[in-house]
Amino acid sequence: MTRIGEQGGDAAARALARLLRAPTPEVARALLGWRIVRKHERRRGLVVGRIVETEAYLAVDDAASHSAMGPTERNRAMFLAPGHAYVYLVYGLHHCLNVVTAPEGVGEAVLVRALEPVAGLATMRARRGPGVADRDLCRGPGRLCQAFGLTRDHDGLHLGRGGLRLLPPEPGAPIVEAVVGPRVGITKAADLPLRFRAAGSRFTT
DNA sequence: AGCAAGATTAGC
DNA sequence: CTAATCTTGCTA
Repeated sequence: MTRIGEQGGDAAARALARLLRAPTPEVARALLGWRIVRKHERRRGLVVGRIVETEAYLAVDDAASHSAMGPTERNRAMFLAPGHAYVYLVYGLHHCLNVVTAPEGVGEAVLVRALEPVAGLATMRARRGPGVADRDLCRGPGRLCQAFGLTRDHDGLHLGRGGLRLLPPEPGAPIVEAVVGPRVGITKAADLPLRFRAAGSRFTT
């Protein structure tokens, strides 16, 4: 049986490092089809989702980016090396997961906005509450964090190692075509085309 | 020290 | 369309 951490891990971490050398908007687009995997302690099984929607947040000329005012207590993880997770609380209620994309100290990241549930649906349903349709389990940045049990405890973790990982698309998986558009939920720099959705997916927002 | 705004969501 | 909910960071 294949373990997440052992043999597959090296290749996946290398693929992630390679991906993260590209400019952030390109990373945001290329991340479509990658998988978020959370391994739980008590072997309750994996929770897995395919990324179907992302947004890029840049370090220059992007007033909507949390890094726009430089490092602060909240956004410090955004300035870590590429591959780290930046998780923060919005509206005092919901968490959002980002992948740090720029070299240490720069401050760019990709917000994961929606996932297609792949495995661990029962765990997701338990976390999301009764009566939530499968389509809505991870459809939205706050929802996917709830489904995966992500909180600020995960802020600053590296996604190439440990219990929360970013894995490449499965070999042979179809190429995901991206639909590009403006980012949502922001008021500043709202016109930049930095939102990427998997074409045809019904799991996007 | 006080306050406005926020990369959202659920419910009416 | 609006409330919920609370932390951050700016202004005084």
